Amino acid sequence: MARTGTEELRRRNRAALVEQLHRHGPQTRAELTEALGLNRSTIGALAADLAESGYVQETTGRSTGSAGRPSTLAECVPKAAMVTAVEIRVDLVRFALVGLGGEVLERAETELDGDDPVDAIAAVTRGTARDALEAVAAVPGLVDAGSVAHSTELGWAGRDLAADLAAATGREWQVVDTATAAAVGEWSRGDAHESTKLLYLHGGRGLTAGLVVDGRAQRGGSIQLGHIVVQPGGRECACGLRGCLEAEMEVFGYAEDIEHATLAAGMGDGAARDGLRRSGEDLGRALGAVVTATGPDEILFGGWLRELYLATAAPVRSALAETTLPHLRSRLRLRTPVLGDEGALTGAAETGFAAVVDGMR
Amino acid sequence: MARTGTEELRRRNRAALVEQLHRHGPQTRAELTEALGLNRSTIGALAADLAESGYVQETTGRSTGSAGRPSTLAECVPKAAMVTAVEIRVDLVRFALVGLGGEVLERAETELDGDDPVDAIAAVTRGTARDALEAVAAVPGLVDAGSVAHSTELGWAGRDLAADLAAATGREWQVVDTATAAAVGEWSRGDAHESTKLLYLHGGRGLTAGLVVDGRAQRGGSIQLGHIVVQPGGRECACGLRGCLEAEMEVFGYAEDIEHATLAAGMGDGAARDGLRRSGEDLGRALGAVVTATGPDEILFGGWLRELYLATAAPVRSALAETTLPHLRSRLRLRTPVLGDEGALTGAAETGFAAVVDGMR
DNA sequence: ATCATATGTTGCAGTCAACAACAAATCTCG
DNA sequence: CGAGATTTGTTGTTGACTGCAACATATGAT
Repeated sequence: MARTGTEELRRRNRAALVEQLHRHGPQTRAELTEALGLNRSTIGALAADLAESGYVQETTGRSTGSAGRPSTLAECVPKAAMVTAVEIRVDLVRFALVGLGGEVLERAETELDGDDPVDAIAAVTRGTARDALEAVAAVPGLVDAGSVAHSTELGWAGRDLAADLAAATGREWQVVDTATAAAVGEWSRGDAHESTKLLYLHGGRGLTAGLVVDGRAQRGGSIQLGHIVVQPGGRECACGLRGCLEAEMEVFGYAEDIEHATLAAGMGDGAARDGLRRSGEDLGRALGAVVTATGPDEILFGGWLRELYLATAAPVRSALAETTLPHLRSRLRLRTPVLGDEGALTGAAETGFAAVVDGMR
Repeated sequence: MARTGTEELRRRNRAALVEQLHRHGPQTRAELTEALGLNRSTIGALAADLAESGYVQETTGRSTGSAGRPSTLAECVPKAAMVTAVEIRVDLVRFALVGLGGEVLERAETELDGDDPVDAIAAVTRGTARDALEAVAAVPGLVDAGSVAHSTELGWAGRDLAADLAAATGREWQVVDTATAAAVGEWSRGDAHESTKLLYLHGGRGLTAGLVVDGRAQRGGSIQLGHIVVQPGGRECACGLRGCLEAEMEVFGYAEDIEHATLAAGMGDGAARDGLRRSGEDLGRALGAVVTATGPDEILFGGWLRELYLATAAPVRSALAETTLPHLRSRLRLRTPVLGDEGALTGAAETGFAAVVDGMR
């Protein structure tokens, strides 16, 4: 495998074509010529090349309704490159085997009942682990170089998850944090493709955030939103600090809590209403710091933060308004994700495909 | 100019060679062969090509002391590509004309006395504006797409500085914020080259921060450190918010203030000592939020924050320890910059050269 | 049925980088 | 002091890739 020379050009173009098809679905050769800015003949050669190596399938003649010879349609062959994606939660593990182009080929979910997630993953990926080119695990917490430095939810600190998974399954794993994975998912397969700096907030047992800049996960990604200190010297947090957002909001922790509180507040329960409002304000203040520090143009409220945001949009916005400069707010959209709780799994898969495509270059 | 094809390969290699020489100084062809991973003959062709177009000068035979034919030394020709760099401060404008390779060819400084910086820049760059391939202005504040969205120091809001500079000088300008420029400078020409995520704090009339990730300025860069809210509902700030770091620390604003306070504290002035300690704690708390949100591995205290940090390292560190997770702290180095107050100007120039090299690709 | 239109296909030309053989310049060791 | 070892520049050749232009093909429009 030559690392330089004209062959590199070919590799890059091949990778670009595969990426294009993976991201934007089946396309005619004419569209590919336009999209990649290459010559017709070059696209023809590339497509033939990729068809021979099995990545791409070409189906003839699709009548467009306009004049001219119909263009041949190229599309990904899902089984040509598969990615194993896994999402670890407190009480369950979700698994998907995704094919090139994004089609989900297999899918499973395992309740943990106190088992180690690594064992559950090893069991569920047993049949497919070797077939997948990449394997990616999304885990809630602070991830650094494959290792989980800190996870409130799982009670882990400094666990080398990539190594444990490798030992249990006999293959390499990439580890990302749930929020960053979800951000990647929403950007690539969701509704946030126009965002140049996307901040995804994930509410699970803990609160984390992930940033996607120009479509790529921010290096050293995960933001421990739950451990932004909103009340200096406030309540003691499990992490050892004081006044963390997580500690101050500890009355909540699940979507159901929010729904109960919202229901109670609607029925005139003043304490519930105040609790919701205060939580919204705390969240808005923590966000203020994150927005000032990172300057996103879009924020998605995921996990149970979705419910909290929908119930408390006004206090969130006003607290945000009190803690960020007008210009940063003016270009900022606040929304909820469109992939629901599939975002992290989708994003984990897309992270894998990014590695696959990079590996072709 | 073909955008694809084999010529692109050549362009990329040419650019890589120039970048290598610009960043690491004169090198032998043998070293270039090693660094770029290309063949000897290819390097020879590239060097000849670049020598002919005037970017590179080759001087023969440098005896290394070891066996073998002495390698020819290649070095940048400064005048082959010049960059105009300008730093705007509250009361003065600094200018440098920098040649390829980093040599400063001209330099000037103009006191403003209330004049518009744009006029001063137009005057000082009159002779050289057309000769420079790129022109970059560093300005303290929140910069977005060439426009200064907010600057406490200069009292600007929404000023399209790039357009104003273009109108006054008859050429295009790139606008960056001072802190990000200084971060780029410290990374490329300073001491922080090993940092993968460098956070530079700039203390001028306002407080800003800039982030350099893997050697590249963070997109949408500047962080308004001074407007991180450290005391919700605290003192009113000029920006309209309450409890901003800048407002809470308003007793300071210049290095001399710190020196006076340090002197007074040393002579037993309890109020001065308390003020310093409180400022250090406020800074540490604001930093806690920024560190949690961005996860740097190195922080440089620039401008008068250098003096504050040197005087109050202990409270800064302890406040930081109270507001960030241990893992984020453990890999974090706190230091002061090595380029002094030259960092921003250096970084502005390097930003220009990055554009020059990108333009060659 | 014929022409216009859009697209795939084929052969050719230009360019590039790797390779290998050779030339040049220095050091080392006897 | 000289021969071999060593490192590096140079040259000619080769294989590969993309762009281009001419041609072939398949459709719609008249």
